[in-house]
Amino acid sequence: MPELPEVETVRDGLARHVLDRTVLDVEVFRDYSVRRQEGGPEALAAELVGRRFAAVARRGKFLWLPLAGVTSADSPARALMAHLGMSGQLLLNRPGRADGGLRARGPHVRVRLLLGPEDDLLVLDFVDQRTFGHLSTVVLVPTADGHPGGWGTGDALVPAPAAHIARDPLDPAFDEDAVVDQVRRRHTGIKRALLDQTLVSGVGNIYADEALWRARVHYARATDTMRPAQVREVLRCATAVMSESLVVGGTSFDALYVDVNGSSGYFSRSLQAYGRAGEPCPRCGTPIRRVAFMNRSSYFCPKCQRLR
DNA sequence: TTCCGCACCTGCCGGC
DNA sequence: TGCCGGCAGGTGCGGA
Repeated sequence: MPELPEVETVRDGLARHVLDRTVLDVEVFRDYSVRRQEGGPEALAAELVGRRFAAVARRGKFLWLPLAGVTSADSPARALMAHLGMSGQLLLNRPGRADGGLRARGPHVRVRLLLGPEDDLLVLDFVDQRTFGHLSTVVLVPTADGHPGGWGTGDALVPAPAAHIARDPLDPAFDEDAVVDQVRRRHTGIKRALLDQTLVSGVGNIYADEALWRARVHYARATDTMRPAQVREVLRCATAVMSESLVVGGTSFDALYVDVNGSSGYFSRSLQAYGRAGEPCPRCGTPIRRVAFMNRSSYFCPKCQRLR
């Protein structure tokens, strides 16, 4: 499932291949995948064709590609924004390649962009089996703190639909003290707080469980009973687990998550708790438990992560 | 204002 | 063999 390391892997891959390329054509095969596009699929194509990608940026799990061009008060900066949702992929192919060229199209390709120049064509496919992801063009607005909007951009701009998303722990402008304070002021469980993208972004179900296992904190521990040092430790464990995952290209359980070249990450081999129900805790040997939580699953060690 | 539950969506898998 | 329900889970919205 695409969480921060997976999205950053995709962002990095896109930055290597699509910068300064011009959009020659846009095909939308599934309208639902552009449901947030004002004006629908036709508006998406109309806005993108002929435009050039000036950067590839990310905040949390939101990706955006600012469109090059002169901006003004009447014509603010805009970008192509993508969210991968549960199963989204952005795959690059050369036209004519047997496994994904212009003629061959997989069953889950929802949107296809043809990128120039004419003598070096590139196909960018938005593939999304479960269709929780989406693409749309958006207006860029100034960041609240005046710092760059996210990774991959020096501009203090962020997509309007992602302006409420907090910075992630790997962001140079991430304010750990402020987040610790905000978390402790909430009256909720620590895992809910970790998954709240308006508090800290980029953390999904997998890395939340892994961070809490490392920090030896129960997923339901009340945030307003935690000491600052405990919250700080959870955040640092989240940072560490995501940093380690980023090095190996993210977590992958199956073909649902791949980078822009279609390669899977290897971090799933390093998971200590997530998806290991019944297996011995690597620390104490107690069987890992799985419980239903927030319409999903939580994995934890009942001995190392006691609810006090 | 804050918190929580649920719908959205598709494909896989196990049980019957 | 085919049908059905459960499960996977990020985000946004409505209700409490």
